[in-house]
Amino acid sequence: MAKGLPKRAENYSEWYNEIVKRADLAENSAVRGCMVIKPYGFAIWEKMQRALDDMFKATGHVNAYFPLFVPKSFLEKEEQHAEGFAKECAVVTHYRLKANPNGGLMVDPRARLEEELIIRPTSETVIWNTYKNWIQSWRDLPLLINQWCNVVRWEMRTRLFLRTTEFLWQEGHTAHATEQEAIEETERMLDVYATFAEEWMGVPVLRGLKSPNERFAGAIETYCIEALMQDGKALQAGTSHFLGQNFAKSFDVKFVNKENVQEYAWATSWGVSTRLMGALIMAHSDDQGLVLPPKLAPIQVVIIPIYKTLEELAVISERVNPLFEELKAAGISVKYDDADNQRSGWKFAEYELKGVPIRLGLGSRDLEAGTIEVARRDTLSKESQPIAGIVEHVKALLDEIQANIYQKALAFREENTFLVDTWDEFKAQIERGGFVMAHWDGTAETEEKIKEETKATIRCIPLISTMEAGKCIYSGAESSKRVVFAKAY
RNA sequence: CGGGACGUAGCGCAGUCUGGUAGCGCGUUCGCUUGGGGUGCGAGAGGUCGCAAGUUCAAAUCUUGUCGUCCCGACCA
Repeated sequence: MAKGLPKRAENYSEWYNEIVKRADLAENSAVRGCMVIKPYGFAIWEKMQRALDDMFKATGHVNAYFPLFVPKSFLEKEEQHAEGFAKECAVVTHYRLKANPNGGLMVDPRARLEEELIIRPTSETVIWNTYKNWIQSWRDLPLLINQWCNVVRWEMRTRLFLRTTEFLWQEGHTAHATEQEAIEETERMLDVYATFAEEWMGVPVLRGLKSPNERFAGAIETYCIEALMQDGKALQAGTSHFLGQNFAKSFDVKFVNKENVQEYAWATSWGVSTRLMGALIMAHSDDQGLVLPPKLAPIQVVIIPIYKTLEELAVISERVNPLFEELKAAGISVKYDDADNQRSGWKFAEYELKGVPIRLGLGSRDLEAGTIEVARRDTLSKESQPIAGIVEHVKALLDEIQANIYQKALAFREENTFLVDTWDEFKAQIERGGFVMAHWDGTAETEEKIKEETKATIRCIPLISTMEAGKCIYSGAESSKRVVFAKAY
């Protein structure tokens, strides 16, 4: 039992913060709005990175790296983009400090930059300024590049992993010869994200389009994946943008096509961030702490000896060591915690808090009986298993846990998705939480009003949905399909 | 930038209204105990009560100022 962990149902955000802290994932830094990702949390992020990166490579992308600083003049070039990001930029205005007469340091007023540098909130502008030199001919296309980096957005209110001033992410930026090809790329990468969320994180997601209001600044169309958290709020887990020729025009990126005609390149960009860590935590965890899907767990199996004396421990270790090697050889990430500084009960609670999918307990009783205790984190159940064949059992169990976590989250989402047709019902359901599928007249005004009155936003216009005539929940105007409303993080 | 709270031991807090010996829980140290779910008992260490000024015989407590932190809203992946 985790001591002193707040109950999920009682205070969701406190519960979330405590899990992040107690599972040793991250903490607030003394630096405003920034986060320190601790080694255990970072190990999870690294696993995510690796899996995503493999998926990017498999779809033909390569990695590169572009500068942290964006000259203000770059940011200005695409008007919508500039307007969207202007309010949340960190700006470098000077390049030198000097000794302050009253002690300490001060900004040297003589070292003012001629042109201010923005710390990238996203890299479309720097990258398209570079692409200008890289793209001349149709032979240079498509250009399929990704970068892993940090970005800064000066948010008013921050929350560990979900919204921090600086965050880690990947941003893919591609250039194509045709509109069709760029749209295909946008959709392909949304698919990669959805597959990753569902198959690796065990988080079911809705694939959809953003309404114009929620669109990325500078995009023609924003595709997104939306996940439902256990408190009934939605989380945007990833976005893929079709940028049309907006950036190519702003940065004058033209190529000569096969017909020997100059054309602007077509663009996409797509990204996921450390916010996925937040999604992972919120989607599965319970009152005992973090629950990790086996595919992303830094430790998949922990072995805990149960003993009285050190002599007894030595005997147990003798049995555990070959088992440990066997598990490792089977490609399982395993830890044997034989440290004598904590009691076994304490260790049980500790690894539960950290979300380790499987715990194996081995004591003298087991040695005699030839058994081992197998406890699974997702169901909190435990059973005694014959130690012979335990490696195969563990392998199968890891797969089962991975599947079960996903199924559980999927069932939760289904139970919390509602079709609603009247305004009163809508308001009441939004208050209770969940995805609310309702008709919308397609106007920004209505969307705004709904947001003002209920705090709900259109999370997405689902890609897969049946056409269905209906009346807008708010204005009563005609609508041809339902969209997904929810309160969001 | 608007609204609201809070600064007391490493951490979490009570005490403040009604001024009078500085408290509790967790952690930590030591001893014994226990060992298949954060063992139990005992003993110890640890604080100029955010800072400054004022009122008073006496201030954690009242007054004024100041610094800092957190929460709610506007902004957002």
